[in-house]
Amino acid sequence: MLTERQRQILSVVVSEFVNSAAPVSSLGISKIVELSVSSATIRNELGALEELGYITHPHTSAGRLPTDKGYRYFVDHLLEHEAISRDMAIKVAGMFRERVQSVDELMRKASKLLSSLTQEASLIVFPKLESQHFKKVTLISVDELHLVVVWISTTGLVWHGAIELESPVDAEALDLLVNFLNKELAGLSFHKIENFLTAKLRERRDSLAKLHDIAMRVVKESLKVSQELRLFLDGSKNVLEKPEFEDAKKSRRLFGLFDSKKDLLRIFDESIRSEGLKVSIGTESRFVDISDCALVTSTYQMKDDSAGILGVLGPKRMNYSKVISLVEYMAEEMAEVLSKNF
Amino acid sequence: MLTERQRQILSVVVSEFVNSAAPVSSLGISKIVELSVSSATIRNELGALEELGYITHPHTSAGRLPTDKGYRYFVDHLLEHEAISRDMAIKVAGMFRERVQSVDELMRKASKLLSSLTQEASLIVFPKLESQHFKKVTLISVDELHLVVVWISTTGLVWHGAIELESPVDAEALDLLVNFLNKELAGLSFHKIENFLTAKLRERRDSLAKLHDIAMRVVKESLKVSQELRLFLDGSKNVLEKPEFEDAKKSRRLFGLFDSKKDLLRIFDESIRSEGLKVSIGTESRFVDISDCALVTSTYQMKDDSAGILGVLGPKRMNYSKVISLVEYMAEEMAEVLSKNF
DNA sequence: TTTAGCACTCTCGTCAAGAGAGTGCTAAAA
DNA sequence: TTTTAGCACTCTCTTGACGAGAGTGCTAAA
Repeated sequence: MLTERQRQILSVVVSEFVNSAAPVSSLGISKIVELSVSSATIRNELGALEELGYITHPHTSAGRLPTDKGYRYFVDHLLEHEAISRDMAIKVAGMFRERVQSVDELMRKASKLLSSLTQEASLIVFPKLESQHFKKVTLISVDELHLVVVWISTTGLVWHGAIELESPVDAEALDLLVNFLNKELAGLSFHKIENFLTAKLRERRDSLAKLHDIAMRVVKESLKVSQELRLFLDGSKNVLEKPEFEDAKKSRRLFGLFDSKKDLLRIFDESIRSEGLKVSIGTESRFVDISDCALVTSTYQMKDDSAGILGVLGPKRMNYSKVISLVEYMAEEMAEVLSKNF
Repeated sequence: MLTERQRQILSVVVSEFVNSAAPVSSLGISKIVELSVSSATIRNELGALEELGYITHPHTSAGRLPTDKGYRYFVDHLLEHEAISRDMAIKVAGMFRERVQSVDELMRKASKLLSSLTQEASLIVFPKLESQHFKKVTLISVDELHLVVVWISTTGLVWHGAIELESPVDAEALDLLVNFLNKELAGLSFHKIENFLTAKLRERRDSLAKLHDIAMRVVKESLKVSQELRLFLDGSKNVLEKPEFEDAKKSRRLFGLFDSKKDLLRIFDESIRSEGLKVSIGTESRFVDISDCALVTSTYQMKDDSAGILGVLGPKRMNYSKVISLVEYMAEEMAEVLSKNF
């Protein structure tokens, strides 16, 4: 559809605007692009590109800047798919080699690095609990009436909850319960556990019966906990410092989003449907809060085929090439480290 | 020092400014205050108060607003120390009665409630690990080479870390280690554990010797984890939406603070030195980032005498009476719930 | 000691003017 | 047919001027 020259010009408009945050003029383009044509010719082409909806005008006598459609064309057709820079790759790989205490810590660090390398906001979402599989449960008796329940998934995620008992339960009975749970639940997906256990306990009429209530509470209560913790956000400051968010209204809307993990989770959850890399620009997302932003995400697969999401949120005016290569690389590394170490 | 009338006027200046965010004029004061004096008289008094440093002028022909010193006087001498409103007390008490899975969850909820009731930012800081005391440790073997370590303090805080082993260790040896740790560390303060264990292990030349390395790693590595997690922040959005932070510069400085848990922690850690309630206004704090803010904090005591901090951060223009009574009440309730349930 | 009166100061919004940037169109050149 | 030079036109941004409005500070009288 676009001529080669139009593509070149669109490319310059996008990359110049990404750098300068200011609309780019025909004269400016004619100086940069290696076409030896005058600014008047460029102006004609710009007019055509605008007609086609790829670029726009803030006002009559201003330069051009890309529309969402323009950014989309740029990302889909004009971006040379560069490999990640050597420098960034080293930093990422180095970070993943460091020893960590838990998946939580790993993700926190990864998220920090991702935002500092891109200078945008970064976000890492845990795989959903429902798609994880049971590996082991441990009951720790703290005192007569208090139990701590520790859950471990096959992918190595660990979390804990607590149960308050109505009356003391002896250690043997707890052992019995733990063994029973570990045997029966092995490999089960977490979202099936509750129903499965209800059915299983109904069958038994032996010594386990009196533990029925406790077993159910262990599952019902302590499994719910970690849902809210599923998300690490870092570098939101980076984004709010960009010139497009100098406007108080825009910055507040975005800030409200950063303040609400629930909303963030909803936005990022969209990305889990498609495997692999996804770029969402402006109003392409159905969430109005990020209509001034672009979102580059990738799923990272765990060895049990559940998947989490990691990605970058910034203004549409972002360095797509750099961000995409980094997000892709990080998702790969993350998947590898998780399947190796946990 | 101040005459009764001056105190009345200062009080009106503070409370009017808190409500309206606009400098208050002599005419306005004369309408509100029950003194039947003219605005000219008020003006004379305002002049005197300004001379004394309690209020100031944005420019010659503007109304007055309180200085830090003025707020301080207001908080120390003019505030009627009201009890918490019945409505708020019910909400707080209700929240603390709900069943929770962990101290984490409790604090997250408390923090949410605190910010929503005050419409400021709220912050809850965990008691320092160093001031907590050892209750129990559990080692969970995930697979041949991976251990999950669960720590529980006497106040019921729970956290976990993970250790990767160089070579497999049999279950009996681990049992031995766990029993040893639980016996030897009982009641010890966490910051003494590492040195204590080093000394203790040196004495022993028996079967435990070969577990020396693992024991030390358990303590050294997995104890470090939770330091970063010690803080719950909520409602930062509330503060950034106040008119004083409409200015992009100010809002960014504050936003940077909210984005950095490390800095927040440093600021709040100041408050732990003094037991009980503390109000810090503007430049009274040595942290420039909050020189436009006021901080109302209280320590909450745990049953082992360690203490955490909870508090509210907002513009100096805040409803001190309401915030103070709420923070006090919440600290009491928090201490009570923690000592009862965990 | 209080008050009325008034000059004075500062902000804020509006308006006009001029500079600057960049476009869009036209007509000529290639 | 495509490209280009030239130029009028449009819009923003800054500056300065101006008046209205708000509120003070001072003075002199009550």
